[in-house]
Amino acid sequence: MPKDFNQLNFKEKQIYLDKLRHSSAHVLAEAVIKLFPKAKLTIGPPIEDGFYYDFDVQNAFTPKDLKKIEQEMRRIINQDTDFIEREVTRDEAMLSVKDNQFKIEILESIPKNEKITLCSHSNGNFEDLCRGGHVDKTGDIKALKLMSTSGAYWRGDEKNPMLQRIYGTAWESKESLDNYLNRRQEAKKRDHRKLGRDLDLFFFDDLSPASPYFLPKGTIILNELYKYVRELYEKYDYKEVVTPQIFDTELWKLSGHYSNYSENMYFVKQDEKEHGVKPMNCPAAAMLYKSKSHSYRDLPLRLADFGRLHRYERSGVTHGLTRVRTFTQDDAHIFCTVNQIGIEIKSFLDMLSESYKTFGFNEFRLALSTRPEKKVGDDKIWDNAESILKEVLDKFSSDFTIEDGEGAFYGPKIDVFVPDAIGREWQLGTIQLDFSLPDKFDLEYTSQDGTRTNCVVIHRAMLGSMERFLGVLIEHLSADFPLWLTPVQSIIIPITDKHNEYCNLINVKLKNAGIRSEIDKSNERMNAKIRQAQLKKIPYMIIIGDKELENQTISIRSRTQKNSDVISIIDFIINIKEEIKLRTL
RNA sequence: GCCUCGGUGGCGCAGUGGCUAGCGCAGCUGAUUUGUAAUCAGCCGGUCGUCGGUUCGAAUCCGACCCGAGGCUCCA
Repeated sequence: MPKDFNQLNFKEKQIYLDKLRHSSAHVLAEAVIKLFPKAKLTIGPPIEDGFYYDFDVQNAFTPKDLKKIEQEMRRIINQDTDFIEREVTRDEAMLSVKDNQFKIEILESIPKNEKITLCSHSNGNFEDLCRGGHVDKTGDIKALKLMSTSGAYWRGDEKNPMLQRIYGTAWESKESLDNYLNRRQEAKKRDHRKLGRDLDLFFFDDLSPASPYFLPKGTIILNELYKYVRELYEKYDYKEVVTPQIFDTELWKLSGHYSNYSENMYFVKQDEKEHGVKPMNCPAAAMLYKSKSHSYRDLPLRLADFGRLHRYERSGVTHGLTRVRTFTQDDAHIFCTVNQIGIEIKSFLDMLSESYKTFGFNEFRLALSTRPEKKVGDDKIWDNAESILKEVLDKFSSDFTIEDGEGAFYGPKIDVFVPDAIGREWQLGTIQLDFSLPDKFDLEYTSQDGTRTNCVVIHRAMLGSMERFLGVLIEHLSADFPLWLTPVQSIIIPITDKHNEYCNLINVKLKNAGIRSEIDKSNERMNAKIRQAQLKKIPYMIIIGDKELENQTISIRSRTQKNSDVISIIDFIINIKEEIKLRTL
C-alpha cells in the first residue's frame, strides 16, 4: 500500500486499486504457468473489486487447484520483486507469443502507431504482453483471495473456444479485504431467492422451471404494486385494457416476431393451426388500436396492459425473479403524433421517477440507445427521434449514458437500470420508440386536414417486469417492506390466552379499518412470538396483556424500535392508515 | 446453449461402498399461561433429483437426462 493510500481521493484510490488488481492478475498468471506449464495466457483485466485471468487449459481448474494456485501466488508476492515494463518492437513481441494464438490475435489488433510493451516481475522469470499499469512490487499486493472459476468464451463469443477463468479479489490492506468479504456476506443475506422462501413470498418448482409460484403473501405485494401503478395511470391519464394470451401465428408473422423472436416463443398447435403464446404485448395493442378508426383528437392514446408474457430463456441465464420465463409488465403503448413524442417521454420519465422515489430507488441509471446497423426507417426519422430523446434527457437528468448502436431495429430507446444487493444491474423501466409497428399494422389517424397519417408508437414500462421489480425491491429493502406493501401489517400478540378475546376485538377493528392484521395465538411465550414477528419483518407488533386489557389500550412494538408505545386502538389506526396512505418508506 | 460445482424429509445441513439414513428448524400432540428476539417433552415426516449401469451390497462409484448455483465482450 502506498503510505498515503488513505489520503488519496476516491478516483486516485480507484486507479491504484486497478493497478493492484491488474498486477494481481499477472501474479496469478505466473502461478498458473508454474503449476500448469501447458496453460496458455489470454487476458487478465482488473474488474470491480478484483480481477480475473482467462487461461486456455486442457482441464478446468478444481477448487483444490485454486488453493494451490493461491499458495503459489503468496510465494511470489512474498518475494517482493519489481514490476518492470519494457517497450519492444512488434517483431520482438510476436516472437515472445509465437505459440499462443490468443496473444497473437491481441497483438494483431493493436493499432500500428501504438507502443508495444512487455511486463515482467519475479526478476524476469515471468513476462507477459501487457499494456502496463502496475504497482511497484509484487509485495504491494497486501490482501488477495481467489474467489471462483468459470468457463468463459474467448472474447465473450460462444462461437469461440471456451477458456477457463479464475476470479480473484485484491485489496490494499487486509482490512479492506475483510470488509469486502463481509459485504458479500451481507449481500447474500439479502438475496431475494432466500428471502422469498423465508418469508413465504414465492417458490419455484422443477415442473415449470424459471416460473415463480406466488404464495398468498407474495401475491399481496404484487397486487399492491399493481394497485399503485394503476393509481399512477389514473393520474397520468392511461386507459387499461385486457388482451388475449395466444394468437394465431399469422399475427406473429405480421409483427415480425415470427422471424425475429420465435426462438424465445412458446407455440401450441390446435385445430391444425399453429399458435404463439405472446412474449410481448405490442401486437395485441396494435390490434386493439385498429379496432376502430381514430382522429387526431384521440391522441395521445395511452393503453396499459398487464398481460402475462412467456419467453423462453436459455437455461443458463434464468435467475430467481429477476430473469424468469413467465411474467407480467406494467406495460403500456402510447399512440401519438410525431409532435407529441417529446412531451410523452417527459411525462413518462416524471411518472417513473415519482414511482422510483416511492420505493427508495434514488439512484438509477438512464441509458439512451441509438440506431443499430440493422434498422427500419430512414436516417432522417432516426435523427429526429434521437435528438428528441436527447433533449428530454438533457433536461431531465444531468447524468445519462449513450449506448451507440444499441437501439432496437424499430427505434431508439431509453433504459433505466437499478443495481441489486450484489451490485448486479437490472433493467427495470424502458421507453422505446417504434417506427415499424404503425407501418406493419397500418396504425393511422385522421389528421386535421382529413388525411390519413401513421401514428407513432411508444412502448414503455415503468417498473418493467413486476416479478423482476419485486426481486430487486426485496434486495434493495432487505425485505423490510414499507407498510403499504408488506403482507402482514400488524400482528397481535396475546401474552396469555386469557387475552385472546380482547385481541379478537382489536383484530376486527383493524380489519374493518382495512389493515392486514393477524393474531398469533400459538402456544408460545410472548418472547417467541416477538421473535417470530421480527423474523417475518412485520412492521407492528401489538402486545396485549393484563395492563392493556385493563386500560383498554394496546402496546406497540415496531420492527425497528424495541420500546413499545402504549396508545389507544383508535390512535393506532389513525397513524397506521396515514402511513399506508402516504406510502411512507 | 457452453464451463465448473451442486441436488439427502417443507427449509438449512451431516453422512464417500456394509446394520432399521442422522441432526436442527418448521409441522403435529401434550404440558406450561409466561411482559418485549427461541419454555419443555413426545410424535409425524425421506424409494437420498430421475432413469440406467457396476457390485454380493449404492445416498456413496460410472453414464445419460432434469433442476439449481456461479460465470460466459469491464479487453495486451
